[in-house]
Amino acid sequence: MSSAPPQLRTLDHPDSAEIRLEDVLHALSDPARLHVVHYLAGGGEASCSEIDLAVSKSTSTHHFRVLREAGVIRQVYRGTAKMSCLRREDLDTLFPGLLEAVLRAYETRCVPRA
Amino acid sequence: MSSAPPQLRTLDHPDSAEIRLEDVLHALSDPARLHVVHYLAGGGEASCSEIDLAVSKSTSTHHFRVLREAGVIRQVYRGTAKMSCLRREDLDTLFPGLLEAVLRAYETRCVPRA
DNA sequence: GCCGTAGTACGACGGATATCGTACTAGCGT
DNA sequence: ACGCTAGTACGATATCCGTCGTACTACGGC
Repeated sequence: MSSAPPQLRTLDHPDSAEIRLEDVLHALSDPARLHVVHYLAGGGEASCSEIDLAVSKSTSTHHFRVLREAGVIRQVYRGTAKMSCLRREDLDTLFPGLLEAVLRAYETRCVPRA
Repeated sequence: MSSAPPQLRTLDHPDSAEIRLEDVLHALSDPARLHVVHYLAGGGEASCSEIDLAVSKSTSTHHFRVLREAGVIRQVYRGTAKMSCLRREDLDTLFPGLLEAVLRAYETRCVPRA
């Protein structure tokens, strides 16, 4: 039997009003995390393992947590996977143009022409 | 006597092409440095001591160096003072809209209504 | 020449960060 | 029930970062 709990494993997300500019900038100041954000900007949602970071699983978990705790991404469990997506609306409301500028800069200067 | 050297004390600035997005984002991810950048965005030029960071002189020097080495500001010696200014054109060329978005976000959310 | 002011250099120190490996838990499929 | 896959937790470690104080250098004025 089971009481069908809707959210077994819950994840801490900062409220929109708690998101701080410095934290977001810090979260974005790492190549691996920029890569994740850029990836998520393309599709809507992705599992952690689908994004290749060339680091160990624990390190990957760490980077996703930094992004989540800074308020950059939102994560939910779906089956055995943990899906991540950008908090685009929240970020655009709080810091208009910031995400777009970072993404554009990243594409222009960090992706060496695919 | 003196051979009148044009630049006694020289300061290392990254070339425009060497400025990296991660470094800029990291440089901007500290409240004290954001404060400096915001201050410099107002006037054109300022000496280090004119911007009150509420930290010791050495710490202040450190923050200015981080900003300079990331390519965010340019510094020159003028007499006993060291003047700093934003590398606005370089940044706008490399990362269009980024500085503006950060400054706007800072004013909106980090300056508690002066 | 001497002093004051502006900033640097250096070393220390505590706290955060990036990284890893290993051992663990949660769901899914068979 | 069993095992596979996805991700977590935890501890270790090395490095970086923000901060400070003290001792130093550079320039300008008296």
